[in-house]
Amino acid sequence: MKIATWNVNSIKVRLEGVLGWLRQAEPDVLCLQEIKVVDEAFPRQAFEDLGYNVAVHGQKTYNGVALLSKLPMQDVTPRLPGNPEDVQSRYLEAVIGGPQPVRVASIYLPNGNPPDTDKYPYKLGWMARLKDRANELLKLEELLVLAGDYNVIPSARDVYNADAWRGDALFLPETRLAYQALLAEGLTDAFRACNTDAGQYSFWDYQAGAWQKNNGIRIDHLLLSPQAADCLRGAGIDKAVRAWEQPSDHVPVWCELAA
DNA sequence: ATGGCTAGGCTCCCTAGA
Repeated sequence: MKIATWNVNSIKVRLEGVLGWLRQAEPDVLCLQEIKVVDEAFPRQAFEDLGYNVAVHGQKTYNGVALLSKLPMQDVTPRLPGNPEDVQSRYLEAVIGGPQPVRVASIYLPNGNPPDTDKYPYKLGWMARLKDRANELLKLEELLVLAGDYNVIPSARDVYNADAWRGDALFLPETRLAYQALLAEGLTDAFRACNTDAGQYSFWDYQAGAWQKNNGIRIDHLLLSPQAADCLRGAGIDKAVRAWEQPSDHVPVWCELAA
C-alpha cells in the first residue's frame, strides 16, 4: 500500500496538478493539507472519478485536511482530541480497509510563528495533544501512519541554511524536543528509515529563488507505528513536482508498506 | 526573512503562510 501526504496550498488552485500527480504516482492513500475550502466546496467528484473514496474536514480560507483512499474508509474521525475550543481543521483520521487495515491520519500541525505570540503556545499545545493521541493509538498495536505537514524541521540535516531558521517556530529547540517526544512514543520517520542523506527537502519558499537554490526544509513527514514500520518497503519525496506549473510550495512525500 | 511570492477574501489592501 502506497501512502502519500501533500500540503497543496489551496485545492482549488492545485486541482489539476493533484489529479495529474495521482494518475502518475498512483498512491492508494493521499493525505491532503491546506485545502482552504469548506467540505461542500471540495472537488469530491473529480477524485471519485479517479477511483478514490473521499473524506474531508474543511475550513473556509485557512487550514483544512482531507483523505483520498482507493479502499473504503471506516471510523472517519475529524479533530484532534484534547481541546474542544480548538476550531481549526487540522486533523482527520480513518481506518483504511483491506486484509490488513491501516489507520491513517492527515495532519496539519500549526506553524507557530511568530514565536513571541500566542501562536507558539498553540503549536506546542497541539503537539502535546498529538503525542497523547499517538500514545492512545499505539496501544492498539495496529498499522498506523500519521502523515502530514508537521511544520517541524527535525534536525540540521533537514534544512539548507540552518542559521536562517534558528529562531523560527519550525526549528526552535523546544519545537524539536516536542517532536522528539512524539517519536519517543514509538513512531518511526518513514523517510529517514530509508534515506539518511542531508539536503532532502519537502518545502521550498516561493520567494527569493528558494527552489532554484535548493534552499529548502524537510517538514512533511509520515510517522509509522512499529507494526507499520515492520512493513516499510520504501519512502521518497517527489521533488520534481515543485517545478510544475503553478506549484504548491510543498511536494508529495510517500511511503510504501507491504500491507 | 532586513519578507523578494502565493492564496483568499471582509478584494485595490489586509492576513497567513514557513
